[in-house]
Amino acid sequence: MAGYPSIFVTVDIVVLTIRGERLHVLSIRRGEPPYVRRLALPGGFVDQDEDLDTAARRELNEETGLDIGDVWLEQLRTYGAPRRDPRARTVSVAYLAVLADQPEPEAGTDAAAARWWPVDELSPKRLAFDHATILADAVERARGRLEYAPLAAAFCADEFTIAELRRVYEIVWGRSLEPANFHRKVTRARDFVVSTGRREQRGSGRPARLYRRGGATQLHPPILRDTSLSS
Amino acid sequence: MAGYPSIFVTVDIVVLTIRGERLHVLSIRRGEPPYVRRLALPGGFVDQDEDLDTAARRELNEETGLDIGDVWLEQLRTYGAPRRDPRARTVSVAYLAVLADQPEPEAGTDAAAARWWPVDELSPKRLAFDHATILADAVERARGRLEYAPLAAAFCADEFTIAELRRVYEIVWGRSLEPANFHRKVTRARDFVVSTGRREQRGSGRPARLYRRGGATQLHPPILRDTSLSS
DNA sequence: ATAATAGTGTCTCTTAGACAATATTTC
DNA sequence: GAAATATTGTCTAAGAGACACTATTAT
Repeated sequence: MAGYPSIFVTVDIVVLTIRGERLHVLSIRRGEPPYVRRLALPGGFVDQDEDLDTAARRELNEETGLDIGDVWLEQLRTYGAPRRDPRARTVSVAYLAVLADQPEPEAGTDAAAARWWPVDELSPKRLAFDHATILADAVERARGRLEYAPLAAAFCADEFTIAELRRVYEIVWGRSLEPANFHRKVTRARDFVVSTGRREQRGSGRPARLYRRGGATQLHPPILRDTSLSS
Repeated sequence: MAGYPSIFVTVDIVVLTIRGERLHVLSIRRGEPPYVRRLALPGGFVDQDEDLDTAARRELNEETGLDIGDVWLEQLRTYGAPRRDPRARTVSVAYLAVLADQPEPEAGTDAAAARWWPVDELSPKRLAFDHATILADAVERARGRLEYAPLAAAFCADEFTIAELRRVYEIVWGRSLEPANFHRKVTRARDFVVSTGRREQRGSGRPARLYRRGGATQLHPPILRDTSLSS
């Protein structure tokens, strides 16, 4: 295989969460060229003896100091335009990660420059490399995954109410949903959520039942966005 | 970036077509170790100054000699387990390609060892590297894409009948479909197929209208597998 | 005429969305 | 009690599958 070009392989992770009713992404202020002071997705080089998923998990931990006990992590796609990094030829395997709301990343670590940004405040110009494209693809993927996978529960704390789950859909999709119909759909989907039997007061009004994540990996039946608008 | 590990980046392409009422995949008999005489997916190294999609297209052409004027080509996912290739650390960006039925690949080229194999005759043991996994993922992706994208038409010649399109669904999904309902769904989906106005006799019976691919990139509404079996 | 396939009509059942109605809290 | 939110009930319309029916060809 001597003579063949070898290339730097990185992972970049789009970490999404919801804070204060808005979708946020974790980004890092770059301290060095290229793209000094621009924002970048957390990521880094894949080690020589490391699986891609493992690399993503490691970088997420190193660069953010987040507790990533159960994080939703899935491969998004791979970006390899020849000049996407002006320093050298790199190919980046991008990941989508979803977390429940977290405290601000800890200072004093690699994560010092890490910050949560509302996705809709990040104009493409502010992001380094091709990270604006990666972010856009990730958000689109997340929107789609909500229909067929129990991704929404990953945005929630360990125990949550149906209304909180609905807020996830509403925020990520950017549209409001009928509480009554949503409730029925979620509880009908097999193993999406499991009732804890307990209730809890969140705000005013009747207290809601608490649920936790069920074992499903797919939603049956799916919870679809209304696509009839485009017909 | 000196000091960081550099890695070989390859593309591997799962080329699917339908021949004689069965789903086939293009594979290449390996002539050298590792995995001598085992079957492998067409693919190769990404050049230093080449986009990933371009590399996939180039390899497809070089290794198969196929006319790839309009081929369906989409990135599948990236495989990077540390020891997936015993010679060196490689990361492979896998692609799914779909073609209309083609003549047997030409001899005398790189494609000499290329052959179409029925997918269901390829036991995982016969495939080199992690290509059995890649193939399985690709077939699963294709099955899913049929629901939401006009992928089925890529399996057909330039002009085709609704019945031919239905056979694609039936073969890839492995289940039979109601001709009447299928006809309605396909013609209702916007810009999936466009009538040529002409008709053609294919076999006995009333001649069928000929269609060609429409401009849609998504199917509205989708053509769903009946998922009620799993409810 | 009979067989075969293309394409349309129609019936029934399920599901989605709209929204009324009830339940259980806080103020 | 009034307001707020949770949860259930019900109505209606659209879509899916089943299948009867018509259309157009070969034999």
